[in-house]
Amino acid sequence: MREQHKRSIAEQAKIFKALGHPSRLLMVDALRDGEKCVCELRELVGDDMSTISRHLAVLREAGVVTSKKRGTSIYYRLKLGCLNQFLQCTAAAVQQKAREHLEIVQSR
Amino acid sequence: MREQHKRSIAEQAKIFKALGHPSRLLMVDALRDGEKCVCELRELVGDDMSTISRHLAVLREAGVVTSKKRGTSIYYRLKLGCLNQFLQCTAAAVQQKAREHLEIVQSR
DNA sequence: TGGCTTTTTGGCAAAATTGCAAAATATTGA
DNA sequence: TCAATATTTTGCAATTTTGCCAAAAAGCCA
Repeated sequence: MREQHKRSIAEQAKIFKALGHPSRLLMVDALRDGEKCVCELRELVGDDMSTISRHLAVLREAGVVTSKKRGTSIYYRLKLGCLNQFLQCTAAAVQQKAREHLEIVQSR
Repeated sequence: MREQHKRSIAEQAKIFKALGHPSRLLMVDALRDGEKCVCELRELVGDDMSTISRHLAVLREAGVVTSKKRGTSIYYRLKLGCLNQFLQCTAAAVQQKAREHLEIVQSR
């Protein structure tokens, strides 16, 4: 019972882990407003194509995104819909943290 | 402009990264129903105390949890409230994935 | 004060992640 | 069929993360 739960948590951790890299989160964030081809994502991040491809594989395996070939390119889209909402929350949290940090600095 | 956004995303990635470890996510999940002392979290995870302590430091630095000393122990609680809702989503996603995988296996 | 109990740190070795470059795979058109 | 385009896979070296042990802090109280 508890073991089953631990397994589920471990699986969920993979999702978070996949999202826990700047380049990958940047791509995922970009996918919030619709699918994009690998080439667009590559341009967004700016890394080597092979690096982008690897990152996308991580996201795919974690179930965060899905891909579909259309014409000459492969298009990626967000699969984990609820992420959209949570990203608003993390963005707000980061902003809040920045504000707090600013306060500390100013109060010196 | 875009650089500012990239920085924000990188900061948010730290939150995901902190959550992207089975032991850490297990502890965070346990905190959903109220604060717990380090000793309780240690028992839950089962690792060495020093390992637990380090994991908690990661979560603290990412702003996912906060701690407060009371009596002889230190109590941790969830700081990133919206996580509660998102964890429901990831749990559902993992379940769904398991179902899909089962289907594939059965259809052979 | 001195001795507990709880938590954090330092030091390390093993394991995992990252990113680039080169090679391998499709696909598409000419 | 060949060449060109788009993407993935491999091989590797550098870096980071993990987790344990021992030792150091820190706080509490008899």
